[in-house]
Amino acid sequence: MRTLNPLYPTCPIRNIINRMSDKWSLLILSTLNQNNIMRYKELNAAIPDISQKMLSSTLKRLEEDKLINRKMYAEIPPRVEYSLTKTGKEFMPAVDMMVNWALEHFEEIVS
Amino acid sequence: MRTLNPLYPTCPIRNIINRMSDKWSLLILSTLNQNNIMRYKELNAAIPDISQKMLSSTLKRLEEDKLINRKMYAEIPPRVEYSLTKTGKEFMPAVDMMVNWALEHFEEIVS
DNA sequence: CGGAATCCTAATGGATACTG
DNA sequence: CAGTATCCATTAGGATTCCG
Repeated sequence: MRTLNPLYPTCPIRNIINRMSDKWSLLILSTLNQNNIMRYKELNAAIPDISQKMLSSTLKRLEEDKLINRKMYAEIPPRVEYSLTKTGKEFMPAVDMMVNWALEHFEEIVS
Repeated sequence: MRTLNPLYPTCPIRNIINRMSDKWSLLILSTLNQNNIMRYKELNAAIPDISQKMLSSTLKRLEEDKLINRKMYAEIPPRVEYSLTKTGKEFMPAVDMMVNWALEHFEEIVS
């Protein structure tokens, strides 16, 4: 069964939520949104506590999901640039809304 | 260090994102948002594939985070009603935005 | 430089049985 | 009815090493 009711496991909404519910995806998307184009190393510097493994695998998944572009230049040493796709950019207002809500209510929630 | 820069681990935004990045929180909040007040059993029926353990523990955490109210009646058999707090309700527009984006882009992403 | 491969640990979450 | 408690399997993710 495929339904639009998020209460059922096969729902697209749940599918999407599952993809975003990891430790790094939202953070990487936000970082790219602030900087437009970033190299692998710049992303790693901007998110200092992510491991290389998680940065690589999360970027790969976001690329497969068409939220980010990966552009590789045939140079030595290699250069790779990441940026948001159109779809990725369209997702950011929702992320920003979550972030703003988090800023407003943080004290209340953690206290 | 506590900063508002989400790129650092101590940031409130990351703290909040981590709390929402589990399997069931957003789904439970959405369900409560659609129904206003629900008993434990109704929630379980509405989300058929959640285990009792996860329903209980997620509800508990959401209550601790002041996103939902838990009202218990001293009856036998017991009755417990859950609903969104004011803070919880204010979070829902952001969730709805994510959901709408997911509906628009689902085919593109999973294909 | 931008990864991939491997190994390992910690955390998540499911199944089942039990309880006030 | 509304949960706990326990045990277990799976997965997420970190550290390290190596590669084109």
